[in-house]
Amino acid sequence: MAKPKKNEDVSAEERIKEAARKLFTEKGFDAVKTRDIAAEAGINLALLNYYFRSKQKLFDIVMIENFERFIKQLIPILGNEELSLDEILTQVTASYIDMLKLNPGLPFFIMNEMRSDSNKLQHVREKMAQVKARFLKRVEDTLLKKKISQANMAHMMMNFMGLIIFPFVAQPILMKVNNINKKEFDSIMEERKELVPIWLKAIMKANKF
Amino acid sequence: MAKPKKNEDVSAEERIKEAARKLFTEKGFDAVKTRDIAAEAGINLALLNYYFRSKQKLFDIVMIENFERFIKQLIPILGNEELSLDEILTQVTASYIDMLKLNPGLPFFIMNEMRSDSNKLQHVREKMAQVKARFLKRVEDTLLKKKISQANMAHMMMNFMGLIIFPFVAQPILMKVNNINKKEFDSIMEERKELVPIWLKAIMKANKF
DNA sequence: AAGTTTTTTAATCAAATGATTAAAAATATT
DNA sequence: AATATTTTTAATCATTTGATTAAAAAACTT
Repeated sequence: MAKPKKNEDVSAEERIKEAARKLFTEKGFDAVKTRDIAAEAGINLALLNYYFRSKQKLFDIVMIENFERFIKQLIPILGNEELSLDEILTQVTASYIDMLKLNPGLPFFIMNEMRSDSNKLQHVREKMAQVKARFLKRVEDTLLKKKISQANMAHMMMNFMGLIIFPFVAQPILMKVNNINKKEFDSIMEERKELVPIWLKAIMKANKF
Repeated sequence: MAKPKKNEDVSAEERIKEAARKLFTEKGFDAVKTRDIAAEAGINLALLNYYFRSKQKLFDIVMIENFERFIKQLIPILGNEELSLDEILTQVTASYIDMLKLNPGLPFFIMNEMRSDSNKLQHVREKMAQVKARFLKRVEDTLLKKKISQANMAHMMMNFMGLIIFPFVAQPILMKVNNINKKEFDSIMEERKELVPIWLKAIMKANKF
């Protein structure tokens, strides 16, 4: 009965994971049905449970990978002691925007699952906490050395994320309101690679801190 | 069998709507079960369908009300021809932050439902178009006079929303990352009422447009 | 108070959904 | 080629879930 297994370019297991990543990222845990994932991956439903035991376990795996993608790339830049604040801003901004153009749904997905602080994330919490801890230490060390006070760290982080990540989170709304298509949106994001660092520096100069 | 109806301070219908608003805003359409809403409202499941016909219809009602809350307050400010750009920035920022402190889940909810591009949002689209028209007429006039091109409108809208709305969208993450509680978060948002308009002006001055 | 209408409930239905099972098909091993 | 192992499938189960129904309870009308 079974379909042939050879002459596939990607294994069934990998196809399931990618289908799950796509759908979970698009629609969130509850909105995605295991049958949707099976259909998207072009495999039988039972196969999903054969490889991953349960929907929850599959989600956990995708979630951890997504989260790692989200912050991993920042570590080498933030950890580089030799970069000036200017250079850090420029590099991190460009790197982030590049990644988000490839994974526009990622921040939303992460925030979504973070917000509904349910037990869905209980399993992945610890692993994420580890990655996060490392990440934060780097960020704070780096920025504190650059004479940005702890009290203003929160503001600067909000500004940084707001200017870079928010457009992707609100992409559907922004495209409609500004009457632009995906290509034009991406082009605007490309412009922001140069603009956001300039603006962030302007912000830092503009007020008390 | 029925429970007494009198000496309730709020009608069952209203309690259902408020329970639905709370849960939908927190968790999104698919994650919320009609039985959750019934339990939260303290009523029998059948009563939900008696009053609202279906989960979808109940959602639509809550959704429209939420969205109206989200944009309603902008109209009087944007419509006031006597305000300068500075004053508009200051007032809209303060007004928005006040509203978001009361409804921190609102922008996320709207973006979430906007993203899953279902037909749920037909009404919302129209409302959005109205605000856009008004917003553009008022702000574009002002900004065009200040030689801000149409092309840069998109950037400025992203900046404005990013600096004000994003912190609320990412609130759970930001609270964890910066190790602050709700009260401290709100206090930071209070600071931003004054800071964001300053920063937005700094941004406008900082680059080519 | 009797009768009428509105509100609320318990019980139930039908479809959707996550998961399991036993067996078929493909692949690997000898 | 015969046998064992891995991969895949169809069929099925048990819960969950949105919705309906018939009737009880409360409120209203006369």
